[in-house]
Amino acid sequence: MQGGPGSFGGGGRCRGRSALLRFPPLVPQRPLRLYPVQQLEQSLKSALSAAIQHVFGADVPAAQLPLQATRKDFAGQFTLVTFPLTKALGKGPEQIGQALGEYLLAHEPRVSGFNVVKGFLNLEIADSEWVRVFEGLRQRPAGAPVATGGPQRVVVEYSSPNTNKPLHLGHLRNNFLGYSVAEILKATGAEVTKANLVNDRGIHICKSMLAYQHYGQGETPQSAGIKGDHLAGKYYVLFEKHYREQVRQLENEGVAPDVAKKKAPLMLEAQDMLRAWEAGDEAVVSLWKKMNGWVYEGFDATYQNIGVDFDKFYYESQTYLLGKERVEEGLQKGVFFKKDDGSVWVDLKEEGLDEKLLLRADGTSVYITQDLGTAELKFEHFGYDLSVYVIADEQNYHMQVLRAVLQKLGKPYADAIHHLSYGMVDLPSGKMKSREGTVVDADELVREVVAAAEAATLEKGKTEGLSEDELTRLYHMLGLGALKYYLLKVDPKKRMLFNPEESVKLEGDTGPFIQYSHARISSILRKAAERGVGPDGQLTGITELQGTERDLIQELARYDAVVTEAARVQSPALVAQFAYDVARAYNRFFAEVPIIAEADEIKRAFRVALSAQTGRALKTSMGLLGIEVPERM
RNA sequence: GGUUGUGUAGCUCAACUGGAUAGAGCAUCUGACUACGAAUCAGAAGGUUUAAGGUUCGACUCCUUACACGACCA
Repeated sequence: MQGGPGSFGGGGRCRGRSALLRFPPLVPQRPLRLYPVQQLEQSLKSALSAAIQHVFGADVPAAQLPLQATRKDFAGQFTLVTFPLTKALGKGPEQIGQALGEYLLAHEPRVSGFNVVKGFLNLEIADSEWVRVFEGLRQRPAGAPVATGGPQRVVVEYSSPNTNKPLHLGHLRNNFLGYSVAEILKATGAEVTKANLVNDRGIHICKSMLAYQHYGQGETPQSAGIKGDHLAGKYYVLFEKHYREQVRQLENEGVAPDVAKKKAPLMLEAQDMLRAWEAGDEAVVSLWKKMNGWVYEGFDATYQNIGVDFDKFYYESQTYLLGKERVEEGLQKGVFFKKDDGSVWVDLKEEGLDEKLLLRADGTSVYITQDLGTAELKFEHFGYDLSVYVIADEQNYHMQVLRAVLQKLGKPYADAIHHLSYGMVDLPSGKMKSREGTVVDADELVREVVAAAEAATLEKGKTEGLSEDELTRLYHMLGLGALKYYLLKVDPKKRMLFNPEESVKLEGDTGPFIQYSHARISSILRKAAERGVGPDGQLTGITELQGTERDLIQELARYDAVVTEAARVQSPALVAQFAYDVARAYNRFFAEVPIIAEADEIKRAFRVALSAQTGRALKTSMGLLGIEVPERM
């Protein structure tokens, strides 16, 4: 059973393996623009390479030098690990570090000091260099893409709900991930299409329809005062309830359990209905349209409320026929085969997989059938060089099969397919199970986090002067900020625990902490502006930095590397970590040095500029997560 | 049974892909609001990285084997 009531991956299309499905290689098509820190790093490597040449007469290319960020407990900002050089240079690690450090200090003006600890050469970079890095950062136009040489045309498919029940917590992880990954890829300059493949056909929706026919009495979302997706869900639950009663009754009459499940009248009726639907039965199709229409209205409201969007909708009902054509094509090409009962299979044993059913004996399609059609349509429409599928890890196997099947068919877009496989969301009480009523409804959860944000904000009492509308917007921003950050800060591939109490926390490693930092910066900037200090002052007089200023600049400078890596591995968690690190570095800076209270005008202007740049960085990086940041809170 | 993922502080998560004394947050304890927002900051305590082997200058990371939990395939 796929996509049954017990699975909560989120992608309601509920489907599966991804170690083999890799991001296309990052081959720069054109020379990449280097950003200030990268320039600094490169020139340091070159200088080190030259130093090795001069001091030891050995040739070690700059690219091979393992230069890394210095750990916080040591002086310096860049560290060369000298262990790997000992063989080539015939000296001990400390000796090498000492000699190279001395040479650089004498010949490389950017290096202002060094220290050697065992096999580590820590280089201290002149403050003027960091000021230059900062200047480079603030000169960047807002929204300028990070050039990575990665994919140019991308489709990100996410959400992909079943139309028989409303969205739940698992879908939220899916939706936030999909939206965020799409935004991150956009930030690398890719043209990204957000796609939603709606699973609008199949036995699941027939169950809702059937229950509605039996028990609905003409109810509508308007008459019942229930959101359309919840109404469909209500009838799905009713179906399950009555169906189980029938099964139990049959079992009591002595029918074997597995037979009872298949022979229960409601199940037979649902299957009849599915066949009628495929045959185009007018009454069935009309009911189907009506109920799906209700569901879409409900989904739209939820999507809007949680701030995700789509550029393109696909409907399984419109792609499965094309999929069937591809199955036929495979048969003709001889890469698929037909069993005696008429069912169509593909043999993937050579690929390390198994035999896989592509079309049932009665000619009806299975999940993978329509996937073949959808992949082709997406390629026709958008010519992608990367096609991301945000689907829970329970579908790993299916996604591997999909790719392998497309490869068998010789489709040029097969290799561009990438499964962004994410782990399930568990509750403190264990797995979400519909039968036990432990499923966390998305709409209700959002209401709760917003209410929690409101309560917390009222308690702090810092929002006087804001209008009702502004307050409503703020609570929503904060509640969703907490929820999104909570779900996105964890590595997607890991199964995660959702603790409702922690998800609305606003201290520590949380969305509101970062939003607060932004609000605080905004406050500083407002006050600075009142005193005539803008964010764009000249930095020429700055020659020395405070430790917290240097640390902050270093954090800010990581942006390009973070976005590049986050796009490569498709992990918003890296961006979340970045935003948190920046906020923390700023708060430390804020606590230790005066900004507008600084007497020295040059320093004051610099610190205001630093604050402004930090605010921008927070806003952009949180934006990549789909989280807004307030001016006040 | 086969394939596969995960296992790190009491709890939730990191660790730049093989580098230094494994880092954050929560919870616990201590300190800081008459300088700009305390939803903050500073500090303390908390670890045999599931276990045992192996590879090497160096292992949370790579390779065996075992254990635990999850997912998928029959």
